[in-house]
Amino acid sequence: MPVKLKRQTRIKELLSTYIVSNQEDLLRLLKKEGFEMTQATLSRDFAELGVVRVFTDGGIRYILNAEESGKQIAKLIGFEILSVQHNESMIVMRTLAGRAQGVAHFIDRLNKEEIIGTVAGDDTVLVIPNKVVSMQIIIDFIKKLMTESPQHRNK
Amino acid sequence: MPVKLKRQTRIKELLSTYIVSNQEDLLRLLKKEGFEMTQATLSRDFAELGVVRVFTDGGIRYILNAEESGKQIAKLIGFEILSVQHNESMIVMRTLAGRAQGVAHFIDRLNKEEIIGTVAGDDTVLVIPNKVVSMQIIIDFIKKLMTESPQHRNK
DNA sequence: GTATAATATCCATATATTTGTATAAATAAA
DNA sequence: TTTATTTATACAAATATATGGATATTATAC
Repeated sequence: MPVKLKRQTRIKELLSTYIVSNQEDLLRLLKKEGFEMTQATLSRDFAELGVVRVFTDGGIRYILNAEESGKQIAKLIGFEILSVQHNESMIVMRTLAGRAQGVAHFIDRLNKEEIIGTVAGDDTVLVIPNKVVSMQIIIDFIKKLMTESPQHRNK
Repeated sequence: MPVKLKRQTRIKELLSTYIVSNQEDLLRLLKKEGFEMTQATLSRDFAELGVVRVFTDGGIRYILNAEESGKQIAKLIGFEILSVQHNESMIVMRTLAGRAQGVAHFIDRLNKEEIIGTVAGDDTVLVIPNKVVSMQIIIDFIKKLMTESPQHRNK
């Protein structure tokens, strides 16, 4: 159990439970819980987790940004995709057993205009492009999902 | 793009496309594609990916084992869970925005006897235990998902 | 069983990641 | 603005991971 993962898991929990408006406060909390770390590390954790500063009526608040952390999920989802093939009219992805629904749901949520729908079985997902020329765009995107590296600072 | 990830991605693809009955054959294929590696590395990759040897009517074949790689997915799913809370009768998980359905689906597929059902919104999943005493078992399990480390050799 | 082939692992090394310190850069307050 | 506060980053050290060579272990064939 890498300490980094435990720490980041706890950070996500704390952010979803408490109102955090600066790194020092959260740092104090984490230290009190036994995490040995500095502000520099917390800053890096925020970047990796996709934590953003938002201005609410109650002042500044740090929250997990869906779009940012979505990038991370994308990489995780890619792990579940085994192959992509296609014919003249549609794309077929093979996934780990039982994961087609989960992968398809993720794809659906992207609301990509090139994709008009998906159908998922147990380990197979059909992806229907809006037009033939969109096919390559979609395939490139999926291949990227498959090979993108996890936990990677976006500078 | 860590070479390891690219390589393992390609291994998954190849295994789902071709019949592979020994490591040397696959090794040759991978080397031909430009991966610089040895059998030792391939052996370790198989272990990490959850690749297993099965006896088919056509002889031995290496395939991705759903149960084994399921352990990996579990760790990936854990990333999407932000917190777990409960009252007297049910458990509530918060997830990253838009990921509740995906997480719930994963939980459903586990067919745990302690869980009689889940209901998911956008970022919230209700988990209904079969009895009150199951609650702690379920919570412990979910917490484990949340902190379990990714990519970790199971010796 | 024994021989052969295939795979896993020990050890050493190369490579990459994580982190703290110090400080620069950015943001908010005055 | 100018100052104070907060956050991000360059650099270096520590830590962890990945990998090849050699070989032990395991599985298959005989």
